[in-house]
Amino acid sequence: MAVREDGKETRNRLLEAACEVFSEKGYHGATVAEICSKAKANVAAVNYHFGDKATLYVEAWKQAFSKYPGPARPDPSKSPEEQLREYVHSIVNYFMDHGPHGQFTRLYMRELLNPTGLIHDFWHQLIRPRREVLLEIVSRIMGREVIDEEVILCELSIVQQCRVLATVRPCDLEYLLGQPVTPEFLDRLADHIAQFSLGGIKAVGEKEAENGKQCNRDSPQGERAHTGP
Amino acid sequence: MAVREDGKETRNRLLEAACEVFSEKGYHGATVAEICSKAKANVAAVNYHFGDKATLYVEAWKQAFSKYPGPARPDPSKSPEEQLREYVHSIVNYFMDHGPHGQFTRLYMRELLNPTGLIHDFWHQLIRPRREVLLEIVSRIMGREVIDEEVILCELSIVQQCRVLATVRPCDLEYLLGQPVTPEFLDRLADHIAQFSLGGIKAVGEKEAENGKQCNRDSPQGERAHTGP
Amino acid sequence: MAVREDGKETRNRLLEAACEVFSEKGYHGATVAEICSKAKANVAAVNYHFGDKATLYVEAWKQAFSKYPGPARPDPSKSPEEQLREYVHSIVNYFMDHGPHGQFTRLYMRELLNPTGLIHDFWHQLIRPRREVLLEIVSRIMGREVIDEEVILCELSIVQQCRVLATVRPCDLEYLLGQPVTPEFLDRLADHIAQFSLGGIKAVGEKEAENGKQCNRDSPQGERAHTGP
Amino acid sequence: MAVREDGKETRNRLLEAACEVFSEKGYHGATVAEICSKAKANVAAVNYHFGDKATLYVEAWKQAFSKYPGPARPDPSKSPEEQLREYVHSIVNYFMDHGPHGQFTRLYMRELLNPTGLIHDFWHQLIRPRREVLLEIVSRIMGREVIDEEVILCELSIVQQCRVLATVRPCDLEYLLGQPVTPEFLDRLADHIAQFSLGGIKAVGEKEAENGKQCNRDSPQGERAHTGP
DNA sequence: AATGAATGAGCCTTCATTCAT
DNA sequence: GATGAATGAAGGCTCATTCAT
Repeated sequence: MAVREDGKETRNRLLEAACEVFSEKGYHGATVAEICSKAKANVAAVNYHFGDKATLYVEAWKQAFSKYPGPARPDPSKSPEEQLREYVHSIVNYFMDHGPHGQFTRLYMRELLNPTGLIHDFWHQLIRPRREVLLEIVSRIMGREVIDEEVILCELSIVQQCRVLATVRPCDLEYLLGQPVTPEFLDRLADHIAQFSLGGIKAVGEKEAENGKQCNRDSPQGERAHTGP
Repeated sequence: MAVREDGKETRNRLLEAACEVFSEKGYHGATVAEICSKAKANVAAVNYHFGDKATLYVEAWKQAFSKYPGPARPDPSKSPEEQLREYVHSIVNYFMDHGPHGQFTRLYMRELLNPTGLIHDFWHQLIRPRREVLLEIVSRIMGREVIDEEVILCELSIVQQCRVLATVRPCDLEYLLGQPVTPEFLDRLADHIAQFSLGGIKAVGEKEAENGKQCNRDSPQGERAHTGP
Repeated sequence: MAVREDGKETRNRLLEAACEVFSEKGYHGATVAEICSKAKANVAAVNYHFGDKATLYVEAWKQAFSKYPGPARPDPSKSPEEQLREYVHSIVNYFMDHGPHGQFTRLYMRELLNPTGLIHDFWHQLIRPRREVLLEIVSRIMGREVIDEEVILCELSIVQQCRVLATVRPCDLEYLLGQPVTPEFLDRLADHIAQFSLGGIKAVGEKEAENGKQCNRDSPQGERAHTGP
Repeated sequence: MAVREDGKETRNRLLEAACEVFSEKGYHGATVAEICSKAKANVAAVNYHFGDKATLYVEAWKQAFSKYPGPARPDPSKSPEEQLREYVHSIVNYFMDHGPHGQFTRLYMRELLNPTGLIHDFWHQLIRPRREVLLEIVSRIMGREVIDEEVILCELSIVQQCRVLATVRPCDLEYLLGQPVTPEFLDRLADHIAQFSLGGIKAVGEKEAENGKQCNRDSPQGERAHTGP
């Protein structure tokens, strides 16, 4: 579209390329040369526009985040259980997504798994709202406050399950599962996670009656836990 | 102390140092120089004893594995539910362990998250028995075969939850949780995972009545999984 | 003189230096550092301009070849015998030449004697036209086709004699000969090779009378030559 | 045979291995490690027994020479022409020989083509007697003194032709010739060289009448050699 | 007498960065 | 504003040699 390179053009191409390469190979695995090459720019372009590789990385993060639509907002007309199901499906899909969701998700996971320490400040700004949605859903299902440790742990359990796709390579996953990772399978996986998590949440919510009856969900154990060992 | 040692001495120090550094920084992040320095050996020592960095890596793996006691064996006198609880506790502890359990676990996670491709053969030998224990427990709780897709997915969900400690740095975790990661907390975390998972397993086992009433747990849909090609 | 040159400047200096060093010490004997130093460039310059040592070697070959005027074309107005004489003289001179002829010749001999395998493709393109001239001359003298085994062997015998200067170091040659290797001597040497070879060619051409009388040398095949194209 | 290693055993194995490896790969191409490994000795063995690689090289030379039967002695009952033919055949065969002839010949050629400068003294002791036989034959054919420049040059021409097998790799030779290098071919090659050389010698012998009549062979220009500056 | 262990110098290569235009 | 050229630090590896037993 832009016939005229107004100087921001190259910069943007660099950011775009950086997002791609960093999300694929991580900070250390990516090379400035590859990014520049993909952006059809000179090797010196990174230093010219961003000063150094580290700064480019941070800017790429911001760029990826700015294009990131954010996690799926739950449909208020549905039950929290259904909201959870939909949320998990969206998360699972993000890992395979080719659009802005996928890019940011992979960048985020890369940083999580191999922290560079460069994001730090930005990280903390992101992490809270990113979790808000799911925390909210879980808190509703459990009938607890979002700051409740058990709510937080449940959220962690759910997120962590979804991350399996960023933790295990598809080929390893296929070996583990004994079946190919198809879109259909991903659907079943998401269903599984949702259902498993729903069961988990409820079990945790009813903990007090731990070995007792399981349908007693309005139990008054709001008392926040952890009288544990 | 002797300048000319047993010969296996230096080799072992190298292996030990390699385990440490590789498990901390991963294959690419580690440098031969650092490993040698930590082992108080010359840079050429790696070449002398192992040929190259890649071989050292593989040997470090084997070394770490040889010292790895293996996953906790469940106590057969206890209920599967209790077995699960104990298993999760042991896994969670491994991630923080300073002994052989921890080292191997971290090395394993590094390779899982950033595969080098150097382990490949060894990997497949390990992965199966490593999962066996948990698969067995889950299969007993669910009353299904260990090759059942749902059993496998449940096992994955559980393992994945435990991996949170290898996925999220303690400092990030503390930020997420709003509390320090103490041994006591780890205990609570393990309890949570066990309970959450127990609930998850049961919910999945009752899946049939999926969107219906949730207490209908004796449904006979056990045959479903993947006996497919 | 400028610190920031045309860019092709350094590249050319590197090529030039590479030609020199490679032709003096061969591929393995030469070091990137020496070449760079001779080209007054940084060690990394080779990587920047050529990627690696092997590519530099190939490029140096091409460079040397591009400056190589090619073997002397025979003067069609002269008899093949005279053409041979002139051809041998030119070849002999090439080995001592300080210009492009000499450099390429030495590079060529180095590769012939200690093949790197890096030239392969290029080699086959070169070797044929390089031999064509001499094969043609010999074929005319013998009155045979250029693909005749005897023509080929004669050509080999001639070339091989000329190579003495690349096979034996001047100082060793002087020891062998009991005299210094002067330009005048080289002239006599070339004369000798030409004459010797002419005799050789004729003898081979008359082979049929092989074990017969040896003085029958005024056989009328003196005329035989040059019925060739 | 030697059940007891009297210390010379290892040394001899080293020498043997050194001869092999040096003759195959040359001084720089050979590594101490490979030689020791082939001799089933420790890496330090070379330094222990010989001090360093260079000394081992020299000793290997002497060893190879000591086992070298020397060039074929001509059969005095035959004509010099026939002697030449037989001599050339033997030389050609040496290059392909697996016995002591071949080993020494290849070692000799390696040093000739890529002089290390380590042999120097020894070289000069060898070179003279090595040439004597052929010089003698040529001198007889030409009816000149062995110190005659033309005799020397003819000898050089002959030897140089034989060296083609050490100069050009078999695979390259096959490409040049358009046929495989079989034992039968080597025989034809030797025949060719002998015949070619015989013709060459005669032509040079008659040089005087260069452009004149060709049978005048007893011309008195025998004194000509080394009048060079 | 002999050896396994260890060493250091040197090589090629990679890569982020800087420089001069 | 942007770039091609150039650089230096660092990494992995090879290899002859030395050391201590």
